[in-house]
Order: sequence, then C-alpha cells, then structure tokens
Amino acid sequence: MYDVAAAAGVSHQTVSRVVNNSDQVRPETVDRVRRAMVRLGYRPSGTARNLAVRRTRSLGVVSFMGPLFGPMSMLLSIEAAARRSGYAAQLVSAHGLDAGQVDAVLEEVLRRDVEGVAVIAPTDQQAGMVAGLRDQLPVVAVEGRLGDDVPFVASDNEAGGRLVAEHLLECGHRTIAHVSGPEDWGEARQRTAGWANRLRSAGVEPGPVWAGDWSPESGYRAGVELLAHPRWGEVTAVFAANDSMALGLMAALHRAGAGVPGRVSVIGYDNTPESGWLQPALSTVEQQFDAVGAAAVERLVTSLEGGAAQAELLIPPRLVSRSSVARHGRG
Amino acid sequence: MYDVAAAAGVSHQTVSRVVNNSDQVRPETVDRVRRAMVRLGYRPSGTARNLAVRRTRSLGVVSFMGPLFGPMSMLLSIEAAARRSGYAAQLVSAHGLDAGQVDAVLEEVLRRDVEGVAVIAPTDQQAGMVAGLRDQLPVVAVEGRLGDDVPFVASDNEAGGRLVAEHLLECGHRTIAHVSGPEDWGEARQRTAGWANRLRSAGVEPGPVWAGDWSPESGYRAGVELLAHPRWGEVTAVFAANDSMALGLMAALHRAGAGVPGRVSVIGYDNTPESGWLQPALSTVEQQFDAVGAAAVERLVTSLEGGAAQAELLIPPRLVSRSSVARHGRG
DNA sequence: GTAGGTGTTGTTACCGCTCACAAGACGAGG
DNA sequence: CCTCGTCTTGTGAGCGGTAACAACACCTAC
Repeated sequence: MYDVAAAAGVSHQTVSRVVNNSDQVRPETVDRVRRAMVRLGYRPSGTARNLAVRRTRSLGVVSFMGPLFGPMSMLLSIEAAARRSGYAAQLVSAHGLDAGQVDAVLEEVLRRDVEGVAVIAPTDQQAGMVAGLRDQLPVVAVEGRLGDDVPFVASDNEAGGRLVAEHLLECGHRTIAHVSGPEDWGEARQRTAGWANRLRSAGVEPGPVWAGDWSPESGYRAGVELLAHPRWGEVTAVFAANDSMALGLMAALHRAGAGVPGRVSVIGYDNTPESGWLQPALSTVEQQFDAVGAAAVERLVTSLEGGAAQAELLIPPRLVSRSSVARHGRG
Repeated sequence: MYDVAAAAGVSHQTVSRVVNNSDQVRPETVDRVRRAMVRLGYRPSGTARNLAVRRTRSLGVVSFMGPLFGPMSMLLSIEAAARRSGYAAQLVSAHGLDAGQVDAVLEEVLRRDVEGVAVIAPTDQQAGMVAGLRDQLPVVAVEGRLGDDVPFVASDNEAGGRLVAEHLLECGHRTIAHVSGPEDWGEARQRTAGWANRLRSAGVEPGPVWAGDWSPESGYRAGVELLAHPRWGEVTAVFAANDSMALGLMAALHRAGAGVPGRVSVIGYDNTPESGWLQPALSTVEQQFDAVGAAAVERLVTSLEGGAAQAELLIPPRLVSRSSVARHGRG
C-alpha cells in the first residue's frame, strides 16, 4: 500500500480512501491511484484490514456432516444467507464423533476469529460436545437444540409429524406404522412425537414403530420386520421419517408383493428432488431450508450487532401429497 | 496479550511463546501465563497472527452449486482434505450465473486473503467467468477445466462412459440410447464421448441421444420422446448421464408399460445412496469424490508451498452393476 | 578466575491497514 | 484583508501478534 502511495505520489491514507471508495477524494486522484494499483498488481490485505477494524465479518458453520440431504441443504442456505448479510462462511465439518477430533475442530474454528458460529448438531451427543462454544462467542443452533440459552432455529418437525398424521387420518387410515430416525436425533423424536400425539388426539393409537438410521438400508430392514409383525395385517399406512428410508421400505414391500399404495400407503419426509419420480411418486413433507438458514444467520448477525436475544423459531413445513398414499376404507 | 503479560508478570513475547507451545519456556512460567490467560478470558487473535506471519492458511472453494449430488459431495471432500492439510476452507458459492454476481463472488473470495482457490465450475460458461482468478493466485480446477495452464483434477468421465458402453455391450445390447447431461457441461460431454467412442470401436453405432439437464424431469421428458422415437423398437438399453435422470426416465418407461430391465435396460451415473434401492436397483457408475477432493487440495497445497506444477489428474470411476441392466439376446 | 556455552526472558521493529486529527488550499462573506 | 467553512490530503499512533536479536543468570570446563 505504501508502494502504491509512493507510485501515485500520495499518502497511504489516500490509497486507503480509494480502496474503500471514499467520496472524499478528487476523481483525478482516484484515477492516479487506481492506475498505480493496477500497475503494481496491488491487492489490499483483508487480514490487515480486519486487524485494524477489529472485525472479520466471517461466521463459522460447524456441522457434523454425512451425505444427508437435510444438513447439506442447510449448509448451502446458511452460506447464501451469510453472504447476503455481508459475512463470509467458514465451513468446518466434523466427520467423526471422537471427542478429541471434535475439540480440534472447535479450536480450529475459534482460531479463525469468526465472529459467531452456526452449529448444525442434530444429535444429542454432538450437541453436548459443542455446547461449550456458547460461552466463547455468539452461537445459533440450527436443527438441533444446544441448550435453553442458545438461540435456536429449525424446521418444525413436530408440526411435520402432525401434518403426516392428519393426512393419513383424512385418508381413512387407522393403523399406521412408523419408521423413525435415530433416537438421539431431536428431529427424529419430534417427528415421531408430532405424529403420535396427533393420532392420539384423534383417538387413534399409533401403530408399531421401528428406529432406522436415515439410510435406505435401515428402511428396508424395518420393512422386512414390519412384514413379519403380528399386526401387519391391520397396517394400512407407514410413515417413514425421511425419504431415503421410505425408499428402502418400499423396496422391501415391493419385494414381498405388498403394493404401494394398493396394499399399504407410504409417506416420507424431506422431499428430495427425486421423491416425486419414484414409483410410486412419494408423498412427503417439505422443509424450508432456505428460510431456516436465513433466519439462523439473521439471528446471529442481530446478536453480533448488538441486537436483543430472540426466542426460538420454528419454520413450518408443508405436506406434499403424491400417489404413494391412497384413501382407505370408507374414509 | 499485553494484558496477559502484565498479569503474569512476563513480557508479551513470553506469552506468545506459551501460546505457540514453545519449549523454550520454563514450565513454571508456562503455568503462570496459562492461569493469567484463563483468568482474563484471553483468546489469541488469529487475524493478528496471520498478519504477522503473512499466511492465512485458508483456501477458497468457489462453486456453482445447486442441489446436485456431485458438486455437493466434492465440496465436502475438499473441505475435509483441506483441514487434513492444515488449511481452512472458505466456502463461496455462486448461485446464479449473472456476470455481476459472479464477479462479486470472486472479489469476495479475493478480499478474504485466501492463499489458493479450488474452483468447481462444471459448465463452460462458469469456467469462463472465473478463469481470471488464475492470474491472481494459485488455482486448481475441479471437475471442470479452466484452461490448459490451470491444474485440473476430476473424475474420469470418459472412462466412466466407456465402462458403461462395455458393460452394455457385454450384456448383448446393440442399440443403446443415451440421455446426456447439458451440452455445456464438460463432464456431460465426456461421459457421452467415452460411451460413443467405446461403442464405435466395437463396431456398434450409438443410438439416439437426448440432452437433459440432470433433473429427474428432464429424464422423464427424454423417456417420453424415446418412446415415440421411430427406432424405439430396436432400443434395448439406455444410458442416463446421472441417476436422477435415470429415475425420471424409468418413471416414463414404467408409465408406458415398458419394464426395466425386461423390455429395456437402464444404467445411470453417480451412485447416490438411494440408487441401490430403486425399483429396479439401478446399475450405475460410482465416482471417487474423496479421492478427487484430496488430490485437488494436495495440488493446491503443493503449489502454495513451492512445489512443481503437476499434470492433470483423472480419477477412474467404477461400475456398479445392479439389476436395472439385463442380458439381451444371445448375449 | 575467566571464557564459553545453554536456557530463559525481554526489547525493538515490523506486518498492512484504519482512525482521529492536523494541515494546507481555496472560495465566500464581512 | 482577514476569518471561516469546505474540500482534499497528510501524519502519527495503534490493532495484536511474530521475528530477530540482545541480555542476563547460571553452570561447566580449562
């Protein structure tokens, strides 16, 4: 910068002004400086600027990522929202669950001088491991609670579960099985709870439940067990807690000759881009990841800029009705 | 830091030594400093450190991301590889293709003082827009060439296309249609080229080709057109350039009563976690994203650390044979 | 007893930028 | 002609670290 200043015959401060598009500089001078910058191949140092202004305008996104549709979509929408707010996103994803490894990741993100962190920690165990961040800097929890004192934004999974139950009830189903997500995922528990509660409030007892791990395989296994279950005869619908498990489930049903939705209806959760093209087209619940990501970043930014703490926010999902659910009985 | 130094009764330099785990400090002193750090809630400033050492140890990842399986997987594996090499990943994704917007993104990544950039720009247009980065700092192109002078790492799509052709030939197919990806995607062209060339070298003329856009919808549309095509009668297999299009394609075939693989075999590309659970289970080609990401980062790091430029690298994919492809004729 | 390590700590000068303020030029108003 | 505000530019002091070197204590070897 001093070189540029010398080359343009001005002071370093004037160069700084030009770089920051200050309107306090004569156009002619701006020109001279600009030319000098180009000639010398000058690029301003963001690092030095950050140090001087004591802000980095960057947010950390720590996530425990597999190849899962949900977390991935979240990540993208958070990044987009952050950039819209003028922040950069430092991506830090922990793959394993090994405590030492997670700590290393956290240290890493702290070392990077991010101003705040969005944590996507959907399992309880993960949440526990990163909870300590909260007293280091502003944190927002996304899709998985981090504690009562941490702002929290998520898709409303309980509402999603209710939506499913309602839809199935409306279609006349009275014995509904469920393939849930892993029990240590808050989202999974909430989907299950919303579903079960809504059924009960309609006087219908929830049917048998299997816990899967979100994978198609686990859906398949649940399907196999369902087919062997004593109450299989009565079951007319199954709610899978995500589309992948629904897929595996349908594969098992198909293999056993139990047609969907002929013999049994199936509904999933997520609405991946593929869901509408499965055979049969899968009814499911769609989450508004963009809205969640945007809200999360907004909260983080608000608290960085001295705003008040906000209550937790749940974004309502929406039911997507397709052909894998059929009416049943006199319904 | 000076506060900590004062509180511990040492010089700032000693504090610095403690922070960096220098072995030149008496254990007793280390202790005193550590305690002071905790007491004052001190956290070192990475920014200041970066400025002083003139390194940021961070890489930019600019990508043009949709919800596509490929690019997303790449992103994750790049991040992981970067962290293994001691670098952080600045995620910058451009959603639109609007030139102004892309430029803003590029400026953003430059402003962040990254030491190098991995560019995931699979279409020619995208590649054109970001090519300018190359003379600003070290760049590695991933999954989409940026120019002859930019190191390039990708999955070997031509080999993938050949693999498909070989497999289909082996199974006795002689009239093979193709649903390709968009023509301005290098990957799409290469898959098509590998497939077509391999067929020709076996004396088989490639069948009709439709260009899709990777989406299930486009696969479906191609399927509809295929069914109406004069040569539909001869076609015994279709190669879809990704699994999503294969899914849409199969939906169209199914709807028309053309069984897969009974009437016609279908093979996809990507091997998403769901592919094996479709009905029928989809034969496909699996790419080694982790290997590509690791190689990309490795190249970037090598060139940052003064290593020699390396030739481009193509990682071979692998055929996954499942039940959507059947033997045909005397095969 | 003195020269010469070795281990530990302190001093000073940057890194590349911004901030607060000072300073010079210039036209307007009295 | 002098004073005052406005426009534009320059000056000096940090921001929070690291690097290079100096300095001091203490021990060993001759």
